[in-house]
Amino acid sequence: MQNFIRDIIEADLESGKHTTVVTRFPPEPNGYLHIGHAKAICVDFGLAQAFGGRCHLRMDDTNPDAEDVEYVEAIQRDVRWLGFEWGEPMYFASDYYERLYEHAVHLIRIGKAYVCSLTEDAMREHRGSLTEPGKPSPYRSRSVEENLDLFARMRAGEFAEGAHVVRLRGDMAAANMKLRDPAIYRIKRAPHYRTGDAWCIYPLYDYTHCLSDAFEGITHSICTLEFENNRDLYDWVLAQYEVSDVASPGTVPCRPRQIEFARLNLTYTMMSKRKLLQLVEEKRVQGWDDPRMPTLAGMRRRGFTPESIRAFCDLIGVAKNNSLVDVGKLEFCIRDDLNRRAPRAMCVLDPLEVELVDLPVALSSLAAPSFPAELELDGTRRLPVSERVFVEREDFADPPPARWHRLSPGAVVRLRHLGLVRCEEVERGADGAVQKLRCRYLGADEATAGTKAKGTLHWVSAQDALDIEVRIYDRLFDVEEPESLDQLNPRSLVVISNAKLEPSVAGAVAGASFQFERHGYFCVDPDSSTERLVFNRTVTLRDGWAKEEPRAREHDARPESREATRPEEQTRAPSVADLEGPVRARAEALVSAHGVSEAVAIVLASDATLLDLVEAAFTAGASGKAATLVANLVAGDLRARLSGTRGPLGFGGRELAELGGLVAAGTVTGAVAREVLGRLVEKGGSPADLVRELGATTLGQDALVLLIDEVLAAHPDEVARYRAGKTALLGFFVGQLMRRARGKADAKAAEELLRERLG
RNA sequence: UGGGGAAUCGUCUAACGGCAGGACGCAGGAUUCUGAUUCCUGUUAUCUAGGUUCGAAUCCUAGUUCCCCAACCA
Repeated sequence: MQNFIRDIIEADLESGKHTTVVTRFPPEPNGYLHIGHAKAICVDFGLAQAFGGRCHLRMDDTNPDAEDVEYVEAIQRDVRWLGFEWGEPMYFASDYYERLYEHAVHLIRIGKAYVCSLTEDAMREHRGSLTEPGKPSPYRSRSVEENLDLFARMRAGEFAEGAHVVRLRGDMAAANMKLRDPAIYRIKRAPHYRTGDAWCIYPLYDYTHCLSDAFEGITHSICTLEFENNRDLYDWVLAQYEVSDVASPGTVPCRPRQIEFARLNLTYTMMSKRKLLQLVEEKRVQGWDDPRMPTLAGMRRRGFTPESIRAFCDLIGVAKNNSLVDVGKLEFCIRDDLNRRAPRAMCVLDPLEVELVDLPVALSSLAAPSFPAELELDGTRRLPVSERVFVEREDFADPPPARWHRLSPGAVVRLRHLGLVRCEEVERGADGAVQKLRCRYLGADEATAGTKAKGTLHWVSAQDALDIEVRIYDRLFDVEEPESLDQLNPRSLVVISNAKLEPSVAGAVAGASFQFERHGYFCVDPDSSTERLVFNRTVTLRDGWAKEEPRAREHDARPESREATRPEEQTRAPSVADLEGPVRARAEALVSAHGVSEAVAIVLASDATLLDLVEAAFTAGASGKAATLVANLVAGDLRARLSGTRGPLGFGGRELAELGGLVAAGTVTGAVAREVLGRLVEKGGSPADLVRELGATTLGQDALVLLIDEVLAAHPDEVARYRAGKTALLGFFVGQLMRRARGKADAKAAEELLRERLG
């Protein structure tokens, strides 16, 4: 699968910037991994795999308050389960504490960090706001010696929490708030789950992460969009160190590049770690591995396979758009996977007793394939048969709605694998509720039964059925984009304690998946015991009837929809008359004297350098068509090429005028002119010489015809499609021609000829 | 009132300035002992307005909408 990160890596490999690829997946062990992390894992590990590189697993554990070994172990389990190997060793930011400390000392030594003793509130005030610059901390000017001493004493535990922090000496006026002297070390008297009481100062993310990446030789540090603002800081910190293989507090082994992509959002799913923790802590769910949780542990328990999750991650792609993925795509992936691996079984969730009359006595059991024939998978199981069976209560209706394929008085249906039956009697209780059906067995197939069945129903033999518990899970939240825990779906779990399952499934182990035919995919929950199986519903089958039912029930149409009328927002095209000051006159002259469009004139008017340049070209002789051409070229192409860095230009009005003249005279095409302009920007020179060098004068008629023949010969399929009516291909042919001609063909003439040729 | 990002079918995602493609969904149809699966067929999109160009999703200008940034979290 192609995405923009792959493009970047491919370019880096091609250019020789890198010869191998090293990525990393850096979770903080303060919670369980969820489906959003799965996307990140697939990106990080997947990219490394695709390029034959490595992907490190690193615990980003710099905050002792929230982190725990339980989470470390869960993370390892989940990454492995998803199907990725990180090899040796596993990395921990906490392993770098000493080295990070020394690297911070280096920053202090070179005057790029200082100890600040402002309170947290005071620091916030000094930081300014999004629109106002910050003020420097009064402690910013402490001497290197004092800073060194203070930092050492912070480490030694001489100060209370909050008394001091170490900050970078960034830029308090920076538009990017991250650069306004961010803190990199704080005092925290909390034991760390790995380093115990060894430290009472802990490094912060922006400082730790980039250095950890660099220590490990990470080439591409891939993270999510919300870190875009942190990238400047990431680069800033690394820039304070020499790149060298010699490990020292002033060096770093490499300069990784941070690349951001959009994190996963899923409909009906809460992805915030904080909120998930809250669900667990407030016991709104039964734990991190509750099958309703979007955690990998929960999804595993629910019956998702690692393959299905990886397929999902492939399906949704990697880009920078903030997107909200329909959870239906996930469901598609798990159905698609389980269809091929889950053996079929019959399970009645809401039993309705049926007495079968005329059942042949010899028919005490039958063999049924575990998979439908078209899957071509082996396996059979035995289905016991008896005169009392259970069918699904909702498979009987009286009266039946339109297009009903199931049981109703007098209806003939097939009992899967067993044969056809006709419903002949309905027993009702005093309240009118159906208690029992009596159906006549008609034969094993339509031929022997002498009639056709509308539908096929699942069933189980009453005396042989296993009593099981089934947990019917539905989405945890009611709304597409849940924001609060008030939006929990009260019916996210429905427990059915008296479901009837065919006996062949007895002995299934926890985690095993089955398709309960016509219901969905279910897997054995670890809560199962030898006496009683417990199943989780992973996902339903696609249900065509569920979609059709409402329509069948209500013939009364409900048409009438008024489409939304979009309020017309009309933006008026700007005019040179809106300009002010002396540029207005100059812009007006462009329009009136040189045939330049207002839009182009306005662009030029906004940039003094460009305006001067164009006017210089006029002075140098560009007039008429050439003048317009020059103005357009400068406002469009040149502006684009110059955006960002702009040094002195290696050419001026004279060259532009010359170029414009060449085009106006028909000596070169517009495409070539743009090409020449590019060269002019790069290394200057004379347009006429450049054109000569490039051999770029416009092709004559004969050459053009020759090329057209080549193009048509090279693309017979397209020619056929064009002649079949796909005239949009004309542009394609012109494009092919231009490529072959390297821009030297007169497109207008070519189009004309092409049209003739193609008839 | 700053800075950084992003806008393409209902959804997700592609397209050196040259055929707007794929997947999911949806709608029809075929096959079917799961109203499943499978297989056809169809459906629908370049945020707006200008400009440049033979040709713009792509380049330029202006605008609109959405996301992120002011933890001693990551």
